[in-house]
Amino acid sequence: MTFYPSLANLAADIAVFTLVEAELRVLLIRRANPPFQGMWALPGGFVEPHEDAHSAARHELTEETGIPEGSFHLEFVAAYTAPGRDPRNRVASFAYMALVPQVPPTAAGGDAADAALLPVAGVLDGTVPVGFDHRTIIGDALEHARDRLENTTIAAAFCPPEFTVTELRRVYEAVWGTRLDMRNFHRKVTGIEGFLEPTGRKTTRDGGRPAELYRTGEATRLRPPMYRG
Amino acid sequence: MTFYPSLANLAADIAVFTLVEAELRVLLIRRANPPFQGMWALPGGFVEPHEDAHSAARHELTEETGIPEGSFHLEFVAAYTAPGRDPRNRVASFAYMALVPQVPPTAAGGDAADAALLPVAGVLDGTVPVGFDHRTIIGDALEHARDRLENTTIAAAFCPPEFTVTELRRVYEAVWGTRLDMRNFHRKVTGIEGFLEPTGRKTTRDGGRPAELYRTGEATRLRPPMYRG
DNA sequence: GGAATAGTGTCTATTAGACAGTATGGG
DNA sequence: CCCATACTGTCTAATAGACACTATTCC
Repeated sequence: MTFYPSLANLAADIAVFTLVEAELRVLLIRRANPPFQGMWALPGGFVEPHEDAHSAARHELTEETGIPEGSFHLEFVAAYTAPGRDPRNRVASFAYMALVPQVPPTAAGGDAADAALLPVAGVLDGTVPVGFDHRTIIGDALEHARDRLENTTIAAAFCPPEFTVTELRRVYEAVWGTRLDMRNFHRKVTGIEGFLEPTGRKTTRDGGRPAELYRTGEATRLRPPMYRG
Repeated sequence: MTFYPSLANLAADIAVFTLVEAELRVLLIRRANPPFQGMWALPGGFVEPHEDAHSAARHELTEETGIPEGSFHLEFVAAYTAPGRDPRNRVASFAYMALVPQVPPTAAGGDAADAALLPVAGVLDGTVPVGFDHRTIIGDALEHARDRLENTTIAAAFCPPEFTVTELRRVYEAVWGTRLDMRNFHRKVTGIEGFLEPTGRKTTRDGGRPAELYRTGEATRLRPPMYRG
C-alpha cells in the first residue's frame, strides 16, 4: 500500500496582463458560485491527470479566454500551498503570468459581464474585491513582471507583432509606473543586439513623424539590465 | 460532493549547497529502496496537511540534516509537476535551495555513508547517478543561485557569521565558475551600502596579511547587479 | 506654419575593468 | 630575508542620464 501523507488538488491560475490606453490591466472573472461569490478571481482551472501545470495554464488561456496560441508570453511566477487557501479542499496553486497585446472582446467585456480587464492598481489598493489569495498572487506576479522587464526582452510580448519604440516604452512605463526619457530609451533599446529588428516599414498611428516598425529579435536576456528610472 | 480532477502528493525537495575547499557541493542521499535504489537523490519529504511547502522544506532541513535553525538561507526555486516524474504516484515537488556555510558531519559522511556532499559539476555532467528528475532540479537550482548572486546579497549565506572579503569572493567564483579580480572585487563589495559591516576584528586564517572580518548588513538587493566575469 | 512625435548628437558624471604599487602578517 | 594575502591608487573605455537639435508627418 501507498502512504498518502497529504493529498491535494493541483490548480493553475493565470494573471493575464495587458495594456489598455497605457494602463496596466489584469483579466478577472466574477465568481458565480461560493466561495467568494460575486467577487473577482483569476482565471484558472485544475491540472488534469495527463498534463503538467504549464500545459494546464496554456489550455486555460487558449480555451477559456480565447487568446490565440503563439500571441502571448506565459511564465511561471510562484506556487501557493498554504493549507487553508481554498476553504473547500487543499489546493496547491501554480500561478502564471501571461503577457498579451490584446484580450479578445469575447473574453472580457462581453454581454455576460462576468469577465473584465480591471486596473492592476485598483486590485492592489483594495478597490476591487478579490477572492481567495488572488490579490497576493497578482501582487507577486506584478513584481515578477517588473523584474523580468529589467532582465529580459519580454516587454515586447505586450506589443503586437510589429510595434514602434514608443509603444515598447509605454509598456515599461505602465509596468514600472515611471516615466522614461524617450530619447535615451530609443538609443538604448535600438542599440541592444538582437532585441529589435527593423522591418523597413513605418507607421503614423502614434501621430507625428512616421515611426519605424520593429519585430522582436533573437535576444531574450538583457545584460546589463534595463534600469527603472 | 467535491470533484477531484487530479489528486497529487505534495513534496518539498531541497538542494543544499555548500562549499568544500572552494568547490561547490550538493547534499545527496543514497536511496535504500526502489525506485532508483542505490542512486542518489535530494533530501526531501512530503508536505504535511497542516503546513505549507516552505515549512516542510525548513523542517526537512533542520530535522533530517541537522543544520541549525538560522544558519541557512532557504529559497524556493521551481515546481515540478510532470505526471510521470514519480513512477509510483503523482507527486508535485516544490524545489528549494538552501545555502549553508557548513553541513554537520552527522548529516554527510557519517558511518551510515548514505549521505554525502558531492560536487555539483559531477552531478550535472552525469558522473554521479541521480534518481527521479533530481539532476534537472539541481541544474535549475544552480542557475537560480547564479542569478541570485548577481542580484542579491545571499552569497554571504555560504559564509560563517564573520567572514573575510576573500571568503566571499570564493563563493562567487565557485558558484559562477569564474575568476574575479580580487582588488576590484574588494573595492566593489566594500563600497556597496549595507552589504558588509566591518567588525573591527581581523583574522589570518587565509594566510598573509590579516584580513578584516565582516558581518552581513541590512541590504538584500544589489542594484546595479554584480557582474559575472 | 504649427503641433506632434521620431530620431540623432553631445556633454558629464559614474563605473567596470585592468593593473601598479604599498601594507602587514607568517615562515 | 621571502612569500603570501590585504588593501589602495590610478588610468581607460564604456555608459547612464541630461538635454539641444533636426526630421517628417498631419492639421
